[in-house]
Amino acid sequence: MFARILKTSYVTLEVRGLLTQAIEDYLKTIYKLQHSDEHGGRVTTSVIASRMEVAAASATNMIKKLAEMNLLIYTPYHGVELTASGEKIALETIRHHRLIELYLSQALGYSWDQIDAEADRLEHAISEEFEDRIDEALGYPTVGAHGEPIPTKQGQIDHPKYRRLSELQDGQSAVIRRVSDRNPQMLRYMENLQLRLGTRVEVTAKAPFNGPLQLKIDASKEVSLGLEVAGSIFVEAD
Amino acid sequence: MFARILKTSYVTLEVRGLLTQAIEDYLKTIYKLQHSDEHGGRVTTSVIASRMEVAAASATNMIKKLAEMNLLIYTPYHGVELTASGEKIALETIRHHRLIELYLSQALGYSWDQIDAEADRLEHAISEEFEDRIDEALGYPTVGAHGEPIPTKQGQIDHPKYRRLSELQDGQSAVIRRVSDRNPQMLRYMENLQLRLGTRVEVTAKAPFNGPLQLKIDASKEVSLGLEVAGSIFVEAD
DNA sequence: CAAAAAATTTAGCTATGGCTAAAAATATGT
DNA sequence: ACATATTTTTAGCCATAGCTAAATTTTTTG
Repeated sequence: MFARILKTSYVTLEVRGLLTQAIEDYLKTIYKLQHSDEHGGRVTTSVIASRMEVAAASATNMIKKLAEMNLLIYTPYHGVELTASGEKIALETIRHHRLIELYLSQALGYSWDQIDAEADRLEHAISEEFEDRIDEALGYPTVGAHGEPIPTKQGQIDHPKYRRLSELQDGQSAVIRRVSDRNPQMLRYMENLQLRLGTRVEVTAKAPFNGPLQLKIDASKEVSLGLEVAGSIFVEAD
Repeated sequence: MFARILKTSYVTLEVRGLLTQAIEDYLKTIYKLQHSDEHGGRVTTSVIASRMEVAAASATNMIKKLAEMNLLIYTPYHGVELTASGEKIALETIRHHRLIELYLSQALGYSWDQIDAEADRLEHAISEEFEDRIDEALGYPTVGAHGEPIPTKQGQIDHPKYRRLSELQDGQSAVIRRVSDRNPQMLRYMENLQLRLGTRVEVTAKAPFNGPLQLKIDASKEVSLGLEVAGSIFVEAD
């Protein structure tokens, strides 16, 4: 392996072969937590630990290590924040992941529910060469298989704000732009319903008391959709 | 990861997530050493250590561990021999490696000298699903990018015996069937000379005292080839 | 065949990245 | 505000898989 040179705002930091799989996984997870609206900005040890499915003590250890490597700022008992170099590595890992996912579905015919697990392993194994070649093969995509933005090679990314399908009012129509990739079974369910990126949906009825919503898919099929699923689908309303 | 069940001649052996990358690498290396004619059948600690580029003591440790797992038979101070289960895992790893290599060169345009290093990392990261899909995409190939046989999913493989180009006599003609993948620089050299699988070559002259041989490539271009390179090219003579 | 050389193994160390249990710090409820 | 609950950290353990140095076994050679 080659040395990776990370040019950050003020320092040029060298991170050699010391970028292990575990480090990349933690940085990726922390980045995603920082940019999710669920946790009010504070990314704590327990949240990281639960997402990584490790014990809290294990997370503390790794966080301390990452802080020593200047990949994040750690305020004990309060949480972490990625530094510029930490974020850069996170975005490289996320780029790998999303390019691989898209390649698996486009070029190898994988279904929505299979790509995440495969990409989780491959993202740490591929070279820059591989990244570049699948990027080219895919036509330099900017959006991943589940609709997530793909960071550029330079680490640029934007976070378009879509609404959840569950938030739409009765009668509203919208186009699916992104789906959560957290639950493979749910992804399979969506795929079976033909709920894909670009699919037009219309809420034809909404049951009260957090009941299911009635959905017209692609102006034809009509289904009843639970709020958990509807909350995992992000749409662009007209 | 799932449990892998290995059905061997007499026992059904369970090897769960305990198949680490290191284990797969050792088994692959040992298998290749057992089937190479260079070491007179005896696969010793030092040979394994030097191929794996680790210290002899490290190899001893791993060998003991593999013996405990019944993946090989270990006679201290004398060498190792793979068991049926050890060979099965070795062949699965080799199958992964060779399918990936072929996929990289056929589908992603990699050159001969780049595929080995990339496959060395990917071979441990891919799923059965991935294996099956690239196998299908490649049309169920039986021969890898450098001409090596690809083991079947059931672990069958045959070892065709080709002659080295360096052994041919003056005037003999042959077709290239396999090249050694040990030295990327040499592979790049061969590729530049258009020495590919299927290429017809004719020895037009042989210098004495282990001197170079004169080679006519594809009945056109003529080059002088050193014995080290000629010894790394395996041919089927007419 | 004995002494030297080479190969191999053992002993003991390192780093990574998990874990549990106990201690300490922070947050919460009455 | 203070006792209790929750979160976080510390302490100490485990396995993997490398390493060097020393001891041992095997091989070679004079």
